[in-house]
Amino acid sequence: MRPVEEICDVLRESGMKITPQRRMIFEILQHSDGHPTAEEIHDTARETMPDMSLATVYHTLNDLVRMGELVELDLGEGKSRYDPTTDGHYHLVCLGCRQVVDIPRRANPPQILPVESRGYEIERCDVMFYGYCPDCQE
Amino acid sequence: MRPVEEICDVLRESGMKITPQRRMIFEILQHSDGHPTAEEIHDTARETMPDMSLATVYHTLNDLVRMGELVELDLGEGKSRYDPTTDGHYHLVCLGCRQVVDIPRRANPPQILPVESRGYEIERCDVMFYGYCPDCQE
DNA sequence: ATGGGTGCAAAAGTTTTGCATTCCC
DNA sequence: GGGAATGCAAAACTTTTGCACCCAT
Repeated sequence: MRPVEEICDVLRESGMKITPQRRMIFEILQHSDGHPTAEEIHDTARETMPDMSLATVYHTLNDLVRMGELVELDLGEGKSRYDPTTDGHYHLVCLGCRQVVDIPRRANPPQILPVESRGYEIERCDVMFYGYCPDCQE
Repeated sequence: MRPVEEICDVLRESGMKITPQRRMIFEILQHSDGHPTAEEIHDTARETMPDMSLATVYHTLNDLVRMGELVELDLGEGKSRYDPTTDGHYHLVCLGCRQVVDIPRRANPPQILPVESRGYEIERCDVMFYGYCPDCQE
């Protein structure tokens, strides 16, 4: 995800407006170390903006995902997580506590042969490792 | 996913019962070419078993996932898909129509270094390519 | 006969939507 | 001023759960 001001420029160019709510959500995403859910972002935002609506959070997140500035992660929890680091790194997920760890992408990321891609225009590749963290191994 | 009779043997061994509903769900999964959702499985089942409950479908799918006979796929649609082919093949998903294509796993699947795995016990690795199918490219 | 399974309906949880009001440009 | 964004509540959806009845074993 690019710096807040760059994101704002892109928004303005496409006729969208910069509101305090949006700016706050951008900041929260950029300073988050993890992979927050919409609700976590909402909770953080309400610490300084108690009236912010969860619907506003979802609207803004959906916009960022549509713009390609944010990656929506589905870890099988029944809810989405949002990852502001869009460089294609791998994810390691604990099947017990659902903690997520970032793993740098290897030099040779997976690829598919042209004959396999069936005419698809490939946009990105997600690699997820599932396992049990030290605390969740029995 | 193993043949229906093998699955039934495993169920019996662990004290679970073989019901006509379960057998039907097993058959539907094995004859499905795609990656059906719970609702699609339910619809198919009701063609011959009109009283089957959606709760029964979910119960059975959850059992199979717990047993490792079925993989639950989360493609970011807000609902799960179920994949009876558990060999670790890759998936190619259309961001437009959400069609899913299976891709054979490459000879050199992604791995992470011991130092990167933070003491996790890795169970499996999912690789997903996202893009646009020929019909959804504009 | 007994314990697990089924079906139904309600509940739980996440995400979307409709609408009146607010406010950025 | 005009159109987009917000906040609220209700709606839409998927999945889970509680419970009475049923049925494999």
